[in-house]
Amino acid sequence: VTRATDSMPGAETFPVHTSDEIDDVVRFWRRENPDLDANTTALRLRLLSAARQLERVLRREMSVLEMEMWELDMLLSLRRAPDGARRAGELCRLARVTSGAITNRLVRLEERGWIRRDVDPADRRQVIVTLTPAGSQHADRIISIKSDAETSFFSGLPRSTVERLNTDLRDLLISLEAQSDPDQDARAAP
Amino acid sequence: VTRATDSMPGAETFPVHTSDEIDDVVRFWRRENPDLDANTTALRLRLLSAARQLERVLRREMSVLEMEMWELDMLLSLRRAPDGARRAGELCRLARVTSGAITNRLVRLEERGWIRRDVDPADRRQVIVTLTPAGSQHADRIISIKSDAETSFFSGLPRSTVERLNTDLRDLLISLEAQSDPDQDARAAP
DNA sequence: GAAGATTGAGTGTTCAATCTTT
DNA sequence: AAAGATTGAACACTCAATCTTC
Repeated sequence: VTRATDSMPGAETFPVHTSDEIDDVVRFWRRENPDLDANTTALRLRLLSAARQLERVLRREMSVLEMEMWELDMLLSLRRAPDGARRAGELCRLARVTSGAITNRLVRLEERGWIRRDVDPADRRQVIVTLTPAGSQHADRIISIKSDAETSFFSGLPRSTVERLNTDLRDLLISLEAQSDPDQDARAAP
Repeated sequence: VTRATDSMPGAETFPVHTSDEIDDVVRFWRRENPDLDANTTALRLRLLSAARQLERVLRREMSVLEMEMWELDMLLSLRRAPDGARRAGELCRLARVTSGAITNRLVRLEERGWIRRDVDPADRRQVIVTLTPAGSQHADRIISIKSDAETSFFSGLPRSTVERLNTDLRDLLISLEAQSDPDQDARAAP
């Protein structure tokens, strides 16, 4: 088997893994610890594996375009905002990273001159992030670059599968929001 | 509510994000740059968001059990092997990380006394990783711990969705294997 | 020269502690 | 006391270079 769809150079009939290694894991777990829901273990492994590989591929392809993925996402988040401004906390939730990560990103974007940080006069604990004119231009430039990176990553999948994955993962993310509403960061024991 | 199994209408009412923020991103992209396949952009965002959150939740829950996820996965990979041994390269492909990451993990596991690294006498470039008796015990102990972490992460999803995600992601991983066969690491220009 | 593993530098995240404002 | 943002340390990964072996 081994999906010999196209002519691969190293056509040495790969003896190992074929990703259904993970199915083996499931079978093993199910035998050793029947209490456990092995399906969710498999899903964890697949989700993390796919994400790691995606991140690696993306980083490679973006680096030749002289941009980084997080930068693209941040600028676009701001560019999409009605008035080109968002609060820092919003950006945390959007990108699903901790506030520390966002601060880090904001520092770098500010150094590059693409955003400005101002204290919210209404609630001085919050920070309002605004796209500078230069940042706005840069965002537009970035948008116009057609990066095939992610498209080619998923190109092995039929369109219907891509759509189904989208729907299912959206459901997952929505369900997570309901679950882990309370925290996100900050967990101090006084 | 929100159960938008299909097309997802404008259904405002949600004050913030609700993860269908990502659908907004799609609409925005599609308007700004129609050349781009916005569906794959959405899928990238969702895949990475879900993975990041999963990783964070898992780390938290595992830390109270005094173990790390990568450790569990590595020990189980070895435990599952017919003779309790695997080559380092195999472990790279299994975990979908670069060889540098595997070396790093192996160093730490060796320090803890749970594995041994030996040169393969048949091909002295390769390293054979073996579970020590202590490591084997530790793996068994770990297996017996019932960690609900991942199960609860996906608990908001109906069983059928979990299964569908599993098959779709498996297809993705298989397709990726076919694609990126040549490299994985090592990319030198002489 | 190519393949497998290792090293060290660089990157980007989480986490816990801290500061300010409410 | 709680919420939002920042800081710095710890962590774990990728990447490019290197070494050894084939």
